[in-house]
Amino acid sequence: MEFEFVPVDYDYFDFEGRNYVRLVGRNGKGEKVCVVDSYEPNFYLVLKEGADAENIVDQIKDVSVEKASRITKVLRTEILDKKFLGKNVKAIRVYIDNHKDAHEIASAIGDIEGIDKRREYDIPIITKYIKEKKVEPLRRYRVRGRKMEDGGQGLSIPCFEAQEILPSKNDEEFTPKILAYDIETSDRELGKGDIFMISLYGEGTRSETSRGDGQQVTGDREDSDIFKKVLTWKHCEKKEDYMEFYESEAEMLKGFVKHVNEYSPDILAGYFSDGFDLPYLKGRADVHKVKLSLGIDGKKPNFTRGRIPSGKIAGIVHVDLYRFIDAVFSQYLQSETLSLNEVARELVGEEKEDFDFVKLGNMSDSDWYDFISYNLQDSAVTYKLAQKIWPDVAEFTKIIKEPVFDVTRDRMATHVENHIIHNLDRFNEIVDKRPGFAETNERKMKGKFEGAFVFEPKPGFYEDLVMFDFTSMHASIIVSFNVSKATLRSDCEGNHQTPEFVLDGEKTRVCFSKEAGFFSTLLSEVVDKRKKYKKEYFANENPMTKARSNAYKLLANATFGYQGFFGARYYSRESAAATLAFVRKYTHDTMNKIEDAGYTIIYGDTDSIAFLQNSKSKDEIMKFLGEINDDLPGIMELDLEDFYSKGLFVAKRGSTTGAKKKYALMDSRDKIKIRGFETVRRDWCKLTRGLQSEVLNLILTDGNEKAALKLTKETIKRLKDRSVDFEDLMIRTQLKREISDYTATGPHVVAAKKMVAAGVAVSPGMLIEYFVGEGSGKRVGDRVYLAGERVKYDIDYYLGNQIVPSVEGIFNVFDVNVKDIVSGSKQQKLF
DNA sequence: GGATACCCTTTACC
DNA sequence: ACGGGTAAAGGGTATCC
Repeated sequence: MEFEFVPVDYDYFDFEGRNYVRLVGRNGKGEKVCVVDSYEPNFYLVLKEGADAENIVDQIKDVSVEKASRITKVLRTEILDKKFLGKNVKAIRVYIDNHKDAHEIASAIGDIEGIDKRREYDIPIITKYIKEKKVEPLRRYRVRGRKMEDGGQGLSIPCFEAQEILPSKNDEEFTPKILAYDIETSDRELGKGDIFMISLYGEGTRSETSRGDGQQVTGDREDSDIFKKVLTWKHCEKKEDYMEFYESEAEMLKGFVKHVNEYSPDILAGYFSDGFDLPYLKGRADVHKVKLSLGIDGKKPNFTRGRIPSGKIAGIVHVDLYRFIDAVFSQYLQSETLSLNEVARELVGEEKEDFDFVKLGNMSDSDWYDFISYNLQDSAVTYKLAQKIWPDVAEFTKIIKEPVFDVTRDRMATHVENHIIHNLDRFNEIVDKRPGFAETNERKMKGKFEGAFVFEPKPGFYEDLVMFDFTSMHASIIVSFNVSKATLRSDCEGNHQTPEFVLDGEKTRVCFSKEAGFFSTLLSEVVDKRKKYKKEYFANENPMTKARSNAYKLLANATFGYQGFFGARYYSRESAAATLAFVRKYTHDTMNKIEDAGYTIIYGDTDSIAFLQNSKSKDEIMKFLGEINDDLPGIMELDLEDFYSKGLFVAKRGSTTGAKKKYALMDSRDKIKIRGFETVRRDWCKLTRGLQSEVLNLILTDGNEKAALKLTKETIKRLKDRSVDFEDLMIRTQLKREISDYTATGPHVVAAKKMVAAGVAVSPGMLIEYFVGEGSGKRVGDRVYLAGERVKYDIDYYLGNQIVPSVEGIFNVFDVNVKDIVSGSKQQKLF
């Protein structure tokens, strides 16, 4: 039979020693089905020039490897004309029984005369399958297949053995069925507590979940269309329809499995769920000997090992939204932490009600009611967050062409690499290998190379500034000069030459071929698509167009870093260093042009230049920009960032030299942009940040320091009067490693130790909160106190180490000495 | 014994 | 293991005179 099919999840299994790929997705009717496809495992032997391919084939045709209960042999070979790192090569494609043994077969073949390299045995089987058979996630296909007995392998959904899978003409956007979940426990630490309750939240229990126009279905739903549950073995008097009460934790776990199975989502979404919810559920199920059979194969979740374990469920994509936000999204968020509450507030504008966990020790009946509704809210917010970022996940999945499960967990370097791998067939290019342990270490040992240039500003208060910046500067350089491992040339004749730069203490220049390689071609496509979709987004603003534009931007911006990343297949230290040499050259050249035209440069960082408008009109500035652009090579482009009516630049503390990466600007719409100041640093207390932010606002708005000075005096008075709230004095610093791993014990480490002593679970990644109180200790660390400790706050500390330093530099620009004001002496009037 | 140079650490900028 | 380099700054301690 033939049917429409959208692959969502990928898995593989062995049958009679051969590999099969199992795709789980939705058919045209919106039913969850499984498609089993065959796969022929293979890898390449790249031959040396002039090697006798036939002879090598003869030598390897009988190679086999025996493992456990399996024998893998060389089944057949193909002699092909391929490319490797851009060079034409003869290659032998070796087909074998089982991909798991590809590495060993490659090793068994060994260094036969004429073989230069062995490649592609180290690519995961699902990646190889998608790359070779072009059955890509979230795209629509027509599948011709035979229904398998018993769902193939005892699966709970219909299964089809694929005879043919072809792209469908239908390009309708796929809308997944999402179920969000969240648990509440008696102890954060796994193995210490039990699970009080499990909440579930989803929308659209209808079987057909996609709408013809490809838009998200949100809002105006009937409440009956919302699926919401809290399963618990605790009790409360007041009951709601969504509450389900169980006799025991074990029964509740069974209920959870039943609901998930019945709902049959494409995506099970949680927040921190790889590290908390799912392992906790599995742990408690093991204790109670309840089978957590969430998978379509009736099996319990499986945890893939890695830096962070990833919870995998057969046939359901378990998505930990935190992982995706952390890896891909966070750099564009304002949130200071990635807590569900804060991220949800920023992305979906939803504030969830807080529950006071201190109560847990002594819960009243109505407390339990509150706790249960709190738990439901967490799932509801998680669901809304999942809906919000689904367009981004989907776009990334379609661009990178890896399964949703991986796309939501991989970091940017892996995305860049997978994007390359899935597009190399177009260049007839064999994929290079991942560096081994020794090579990775060697790369890590190498020192840094010179980076970008930052202009030292002269402290002052300026009016009418212009800022130019290069659009995707690093990417545009890589594209314009073909900067990559495969296009690096020792001979500079007829090739692009870099400016001179220092690498490992030696002055050098490197060159890149003028003929574009796959790396720069792919990146130029990414940059082009970024431009195209950015336009499309501005013309038609919706989550899809925004996600598409954003995904290409992220990919373009991460590509430079990829070339300098030690784990990259296409690592090239020379390329990364050369890109930066070009960055410095074009920034300097452009600065010179701006100065030569009579302008005064105020500041610049990496790819931006700010200068005084000099009473020139905006039109004249734009014409000047056009002239600069006429001279820029390749796809390099200088853009107008904005015009600013005012700008404040300060000196470094205790110095008169201008501070880099610290400034405040006000644009033509009176919108203020603050960079680097304590205002935007989360490790300064609220009182300081609030005051400094107000001071900057008043100065930029009023054009003088008078009102700001008044506010500062008032704040100092409040502090001295002890009328400042402790909450405004809390200092928050992230604990980045285990307490025992610190060589220097700063205040936040002292605070973390205090927390441990008080029985609070402390782990790397946590934000440690403390305030500085009175005491005899000389070190700040001796006067660190946790919230709630009955100690007076240290006025001198907050004055001398927080308030004064944060505004001192700002007032210095106006020749006002804040220290004199604090000590009570008369303000020096220098004018 | 006080100033300060230096290292460790966190966070921000691009 | 899962882009890069540049920079400000505080706190703690070793070191200098």
